[in-house]
Amino acid sequence: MAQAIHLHQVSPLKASCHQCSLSNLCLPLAIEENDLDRLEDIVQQGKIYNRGEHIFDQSTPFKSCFAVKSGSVKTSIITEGGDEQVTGFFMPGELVGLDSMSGDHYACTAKALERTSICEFPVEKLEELTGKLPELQHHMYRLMSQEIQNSHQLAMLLSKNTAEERIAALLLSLSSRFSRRRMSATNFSLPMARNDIANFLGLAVETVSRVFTRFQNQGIIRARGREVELLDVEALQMVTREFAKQGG
Amino acid sequence: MAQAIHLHQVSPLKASCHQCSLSNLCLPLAIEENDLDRLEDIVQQGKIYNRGEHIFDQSTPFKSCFAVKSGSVKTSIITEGGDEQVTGFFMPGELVGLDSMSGDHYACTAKALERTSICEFPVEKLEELTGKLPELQHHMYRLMSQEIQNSHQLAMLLSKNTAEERIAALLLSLSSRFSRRRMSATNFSLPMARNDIANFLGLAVETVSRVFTRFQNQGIIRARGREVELLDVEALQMVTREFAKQGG
DNA sequence: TCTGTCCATTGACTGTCGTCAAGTATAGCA
DNA sequence: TGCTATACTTGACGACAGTCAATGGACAGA
Repeated sequence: MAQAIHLHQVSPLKASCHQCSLSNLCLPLAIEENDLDRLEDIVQQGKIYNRGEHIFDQSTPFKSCFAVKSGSVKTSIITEGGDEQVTGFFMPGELVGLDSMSGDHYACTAKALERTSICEFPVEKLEELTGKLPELQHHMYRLMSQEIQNSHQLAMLLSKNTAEERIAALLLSLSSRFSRRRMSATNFSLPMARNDIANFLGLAVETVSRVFTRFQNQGIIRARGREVELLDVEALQMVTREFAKQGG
Repeated sequence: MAQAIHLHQVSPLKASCHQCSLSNLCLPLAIEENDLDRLEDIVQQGKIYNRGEHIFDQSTPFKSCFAVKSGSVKTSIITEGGDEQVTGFFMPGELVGLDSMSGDHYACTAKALERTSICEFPVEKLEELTGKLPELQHHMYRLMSQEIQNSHQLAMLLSKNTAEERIAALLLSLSSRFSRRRMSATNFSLPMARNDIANFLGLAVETVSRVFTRFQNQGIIRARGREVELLDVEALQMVTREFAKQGG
């Protein structure tokens, strides 16, 4: 479902954040026209990555943060033992790499899940700019803080919720992120494999599969491969809160 | 084990970050003498909270971030269902509230686990200051990024590791945080109850208890109540990597 | 010293989910 | 079109940790 992208050349492309349909999601939020120009000066816009290509690699020198323009990205950490832990999925309008700003090297690996267009923000210049633009600085703080919250949410999901609850929560999260982009909230195609879902949610692939079919049998969703249709969103929301209702 | 604190009055107390033994852990890191003064201007220093007192409450208006000076703090989220999810423990030199910078309200509740001294940083002033001091801004980014990484680490622990591995990891984390403050790395007293540990690690209290005694029987630790002695740090490290060794 | 409360420990049993194993779709490619 | 590799699904079984329940200690107040 990766939308075809305008150009295959990078350098002269200054398509600008002004025109970008995501400018309200991504960095530029709450920035003056003038300031937007200055942001554009430092951004490398719309580089294309094919499915499976790495945007950056864990333990390589940290240089930039990246905004997803179209397509989708998976971030993961490789442990000493060699296994992967998926730490997040990033959709258009979302910023990748904020977890790497505390060191000299990237804290994770980012990989395109499909044909993906990416804008690059060199941190050195970005920090310089946020020092001059309080609005932008504030926005950066918000984004990073949001990332912390998301991660706490995830930790909570992992520590307290059943397989069904985790998967329901992920489906709803994806749904709302699709609808923010004015795409269907009930009819979409998962950018990631079952394996990635399982890894992200701390489950075995088999469990993910089983839950999908269980949901399907209950008439809550319809899933064929990566194509998903949410038939009963309320039921899904019920699932995520099931345990809460009992406890309260 | 909260160290007794200097004064019980707050306002005229300008003991200063210069004198603070934690200045290398907390915000001031990498700041010029001059700039430190400016930071001090905005900080409310060393307010005391007793055991169980709230530093801030979830859903109340967000105003400040807080640095722990002595003692310790627990942050937690209360879900709609009414149950608690512990999101972190904060020791001296660590900054609390970074996850709340993305909204108008605190994203969690922070509670003193013992008699605790806290420095308050009003965000409005803090943001103003970081706009002027690139070093400080950079440091803020680092802290927030580190918080994201920590949270990812936690998510990983919760999703992939056994009860023993989780608890070993927590003990080692506490150990290293104690030793950073030049306290014993092998002999300390847990600031939090078993319940909090269980909640934080996504386990039942009973499981935590069982693992503690198992470790004790194996001669890895010695624990009586909250007093803990790490007898065999290497063994603990082995435990945390056990699964990695098998996988790789 | 006694009593009540809170916290920690221990035991028995159950359930969810992981593992192992096999089988079936789907995608990429010659 | 067929081939192969990868992704996904389904089933059987076992283990780890949760739940329920009871006991044991620590501490505060009378």
